[in-house]
Formats: sequence, structure tokens, C-alpha cells
Amino acid sequence: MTDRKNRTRQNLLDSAAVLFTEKGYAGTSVAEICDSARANIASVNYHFGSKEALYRSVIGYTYDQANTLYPLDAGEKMSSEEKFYCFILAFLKRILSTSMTGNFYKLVAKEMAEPTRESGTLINEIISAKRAKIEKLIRDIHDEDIDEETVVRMTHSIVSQCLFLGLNEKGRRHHLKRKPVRFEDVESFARHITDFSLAGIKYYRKFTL
Amino acid sequence: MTDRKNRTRQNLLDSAAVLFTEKGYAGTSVAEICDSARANIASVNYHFGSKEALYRSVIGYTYDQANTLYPLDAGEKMSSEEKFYCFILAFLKRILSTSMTGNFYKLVAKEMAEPTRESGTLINEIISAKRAKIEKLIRDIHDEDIDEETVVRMTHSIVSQCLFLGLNEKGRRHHLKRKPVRFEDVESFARHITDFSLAGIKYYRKFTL
DNA sequence: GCATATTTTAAACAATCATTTAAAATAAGC
DNA sequence: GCTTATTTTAAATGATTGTTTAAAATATGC
Repeated sequence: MTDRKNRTRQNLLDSAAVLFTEKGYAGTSVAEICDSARANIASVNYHFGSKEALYRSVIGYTYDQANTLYPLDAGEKMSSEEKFYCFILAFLKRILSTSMTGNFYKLVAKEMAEPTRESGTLINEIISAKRAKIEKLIRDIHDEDIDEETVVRMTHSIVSQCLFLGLNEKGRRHHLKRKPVRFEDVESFARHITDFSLAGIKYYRKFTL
Repeated sequence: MTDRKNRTRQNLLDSAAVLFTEKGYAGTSVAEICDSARANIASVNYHFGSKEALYRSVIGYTYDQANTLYPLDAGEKMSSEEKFYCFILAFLKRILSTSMTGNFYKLVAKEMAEPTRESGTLINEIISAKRAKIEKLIRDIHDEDIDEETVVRMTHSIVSQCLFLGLNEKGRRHHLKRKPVRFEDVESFARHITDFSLAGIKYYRKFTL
């Protein structure tokens, strides 16, 4: 049966997700992944074809996990400001999650700082989609006509506050003065980003009125 | 004379700064650096001792350039809000600079996403210093007593908006939908971050009054 | 239970990496 | 101008990289 095959395949996926997140694509060797997954050195090429293909699979795998675990689309009955908070909360949950889900946005942060050859486009597609969602939320809150440029800049301000949390890396934790944001803080931190950003969004409303 | 020595040393420094910024530490080979600097393959070890020592030299070199070119401490005669704007402006100039100066904060962004073994502490020292400056600016603007936790979070919101601009990497520019922030936009973008953040800072003032 | 297909294994592969070596080239001191 | 010190060069080193190979082990179909 294919149970045996699937098990090692899954082990490779899990080990690779952790290692790539911790040490990056270039910093992680195939041998290391196979050791961690208790699989043979040749198994990566047998199951995925190459290290790069494994990496792409990890991206897709962690992304799917994030989507199913923390969906970003809130209910319809909410006010636009409540929708905004729910989006930020779900987004932060994804980023700060310590499980497989959290690995994805840490990989995104890595890709943004140092893109690998082929996955750059995929990451950009995903981030573009997130930006579009935020732009829509901003326009809903603003309620007035607002120029494209201003929306793009406000979106930058919001996206950066969230994704920046994905940079707090294990390797840096040791000599980090400030204590990192933990998953337990996710609600209150989402509250902060929401309030801080809503004040900024509303600031621009003065000029269009 | 040592003129010949200094020239190749400087060429190595310049080439390494560009290559490390573009492709990261692990992604750049010593051979590549020497080719770009038109120097022999052994010159890196002769002049710096090792690839890692060269990397540390690049960090220090670009950091010094940033400090002398765009000092962060504004004049004393300004209001606290003007000081805040001047800080953000100088900070953005450093990050968006296309010369050697700009390379430093792009390296910082890389280090935050994927720290290398030894330079992590240095980078953390530098970023901690920037955070401290921003915390002081926030307290000056706020003018009232404000709890440590809130200041830390507001500082995160501000730092992230700035440093996130260092992530817009050359390698990713090709398939980037949104047009990157250019150095020509630095004043108006600094204006945006200032206004957006001041609104957020003032929002919290409501509760302490 | 035997023949076939699938998965795992150990070994070897060629390429690349940072670094070292020792000789050659150039500069400096006097 | 000759000796000494410094810098550059080309070649080799040993370690590590991702990938391939072919045999061994295991599962599957009937």
C-alpha cells in the first residue's frame, strides 16, 4: 500500500517546513531534512524530484494549513470596523501560530527579504491578494472617495505592522532585549494594530470631507 | 606603498556590499565577490581573514556611511512633532538610498528575517537603539504618563512601517505588481508615515487624559 | 505463493564551496 | 640597486552540497 510512502512523504514535509522556517532555504541541507524525518538521503528526490520542488511543496502545504485553520473572510453582518479587526486578528493568528500554520508567513517574510528563484511569484500573488483585501476594508471604513495612492500607502502601513511580526525569528530570540510577541498576546496585539491604524485611516478622512 | 592594498580592499568591500545586499550572505560566494572586485580568489582571506569577517566589515562600513550621510538626531529647536517627522525622514532616506548607505538597512532586513551566526547581536544593538529613540519621541509627543507596554507597541507600529521598505528587493522587483517606493518619494512617504502614526499616537492620549 | 511494482537503502557522483599553500610579482627601506 | 617586506597569483585542499545509481527490501495483484 501507499501508506508507507505517504508517511515518509509527510515526515519530509513536516521536517522541511520547520527547518526551512528556522534556517532558510539555502541554510538547510537535504541531508539535514532527511535526518530529521528519519528518511534516506535519496528520499527527497524520489518523493519530490528536487530540493526546490520540496520547498515549493512546503510553501503550498503551509499555506493551505493557514487558510483552513484561520480563514480571513469574516461574517457579513459586521460593521466595517469590526470586519477590519477580525481580519487583523486572523492575520496575526496565522503569523504568530506556533504550529505548521505559522511557518508559512515566516517563510513569506524570508522570501520578501531574500527571494528564492521560483517561489517569488507565488509569494507575490498571495501578498497581493492580502493587500487587495485590506484596500477594500479601508475603502469601506473611509466611506468617501479616496485616491488610489493614499489607499496604497495606508495598506503598506497596515501590512507592515502585521508581517513584521513574522521576522521575530528563533535564531534571534537568544539575544533579543525586547520580549517577542507571543500567541497568547494575539487578541490584544490585534486590538492595538486595529486602533492604531483606524486612527490613521480616519485622519485622512478629514481632508476628503 | 599600501595604496595598492587599500584599493583592492576597498573594491572587495564595495562589491561585497552590493552582492550581499542583493543575494544574501549564503547566496554570495567568495569567488563571485572577487570576480566583481577584479581581485584574486585568495584576496578575501588575505585582506579580511574569512568570508564571515568580510561580512562583518561590510556591516560596519555601510553602517558608518549611513550615520555620516543621514544623521538621525534633529535640531533642538523643533517641536516634538517636527522632530518626529525629521527622524522618520532621515530613517527613510537611509533605507531607500540607492548608494552604499541604503545597503545597510537592506542587510538589516535580511538579518531580521534570517540572522547569520555572529552579526545578529550587532544588528540587534543597532535596532534597539533606534527603538529607544522612537520611544523617547513618542513620550515627548504624548506628554502624559503612558505605560511601557503601549509605548513598545506603538514603537513596533512605527519601526515596522519604516524597515518594511527595506524588504523591497531587487530580485523581486521583476514580478512586482505594485510599484516600489523610490527615493524621490521619500519626503511624501515620510509625511504619510508621520501623519498616520501621529494619529495613532494621539488616539491613545484620549485614555490617559 | 509467486511475479510484478513500489519504496527504501547505501554508495558514489560531479559540482561547488571557503580556505590554504607556496611561488611569483611588486613595493619599500636604505 | 640590492635586500627585505608586502601583495597578488594560480593551483590544490578537504569538506559539503544536491543528485543519481543500482541493488535490496517491501508491498501489491492475482
